[in-house]
Amino acid sequence: MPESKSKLFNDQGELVVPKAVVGRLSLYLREVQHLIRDGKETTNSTELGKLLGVTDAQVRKDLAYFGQFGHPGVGYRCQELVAAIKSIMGTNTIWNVALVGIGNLGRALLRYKGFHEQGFQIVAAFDVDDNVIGTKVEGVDVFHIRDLASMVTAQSIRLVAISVPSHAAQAVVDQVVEVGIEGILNFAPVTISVPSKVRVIGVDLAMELEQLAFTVVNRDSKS
Amino acid sequence: MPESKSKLFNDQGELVVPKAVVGRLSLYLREVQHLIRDGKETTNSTELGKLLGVTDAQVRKDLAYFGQFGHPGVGYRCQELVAAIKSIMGTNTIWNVALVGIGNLGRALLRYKGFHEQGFQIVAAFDVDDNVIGTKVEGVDVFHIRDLASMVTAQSIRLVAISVPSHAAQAVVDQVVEVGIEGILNFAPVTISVPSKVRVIGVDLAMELEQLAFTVVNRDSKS
DNA sequence: TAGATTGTTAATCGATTAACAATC
DNA sequence: TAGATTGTTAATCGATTAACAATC
Repeated sequence: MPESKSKLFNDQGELVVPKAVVGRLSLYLREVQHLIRDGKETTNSTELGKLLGVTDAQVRKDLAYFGQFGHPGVGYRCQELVAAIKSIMGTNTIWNVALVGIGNLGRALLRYKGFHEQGFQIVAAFDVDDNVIGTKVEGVDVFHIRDLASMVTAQSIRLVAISVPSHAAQAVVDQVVEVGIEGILNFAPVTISVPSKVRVIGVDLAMELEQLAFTVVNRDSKS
Repeated sequence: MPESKSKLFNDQGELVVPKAVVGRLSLYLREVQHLIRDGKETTNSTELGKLLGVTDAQVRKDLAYFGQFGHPGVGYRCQELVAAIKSIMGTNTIWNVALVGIGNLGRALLRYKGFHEQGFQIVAAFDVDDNVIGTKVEGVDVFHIRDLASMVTAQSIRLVAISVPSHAAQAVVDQVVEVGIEGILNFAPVTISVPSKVRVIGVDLAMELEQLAFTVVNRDSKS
């Protein structure tokens, strides 16, 4: 867990980490994991900055938000840094995740190996289609969504990925919120409403292509 | 196309649009399209701001970067606004897209309806596996990647989505760059290198879950 | 030690917000 | 007209960078 560095907290005792820093933290983690795979023992802010396309100062500042795990004159020890970032992000332990919506995308997510490598395990899948309920997809049982509550409790599920059609998204969201889910990864291309205690990250694939089209059309705009 | 508003260009004649604005532009587009579906004729900065969770001032400022398409006392006419944003983003015409990598995710992308709705058409798919080459997936022909160049030319393909295994990503990227592709949507969880003229957007699904885990663990941090 | 590199401060830069005259 | 809402300016806020003393 993040150490109690005084600078991390504001007057109300709330953790204050700029959103942009959190985004880069995942990128640092990914790069350092690759460096380890390539046999590197240590790295430094200059190297990481080059890999990510940010300044060395920014790398140091970002990491220093969470404590001091660099070594002056040496840099950052890769294993140490990975452990520190995972601990900060909460991925030093495994998260059980539920998936709602066994369509094209849902199946692809069930088969996707990348989640497990980063500490996420899809342990139950839900749908409303009788043709898939009761089957297993990639070793994961598919339940009727009415069984959500019991599975969430039984498996200590805190996160849900939602890959249902847009028109069904809000209703599903309401149900997962009802059973106490804390975070939602929403693949439906709609804005969803949740109580403020619940966290949402939206991934809209068409929107990503749109962003790409914009940067291509306006070639010279700031990346 | 964006009008030649003087404020959009810097001393070197380059378009200057803050990255954050571009991201919100897609969100505005999505919301206004939903408002139209709900039968609304006009909207305004306050309404859009509430839908997106930003201030009304920000909505007006963002849109004003690209010209004046609001109507004082009235707001924004939905149809007009959609047309304007599409024109700015370059999605007022259809983009032909190629897909490389027909695995789990690749197949899901081929079947995904959301792309077409926003003006993107996957017109050719590529792989190196003889078992899929020559077949059709969701009506799209699968070719050997060696046929990339000819298809790109024949179909005027400017964008590519890459859903190959991480270890193959950079080699594929080099090939698509070689044939003149202008933008890459990279689903492989690795940083790729491209010449500066080529645009890249990376989508790392595990990283999205990681971000979600962080916000759940650090509940009180700035959203 | 000399060289390398961190963590942190102060200066810079950029993005957001508040306020309001202009407009319909 | 009166009321509503824009586009834009100036003020505020936050994030990035440069520089450097502290450290190994």
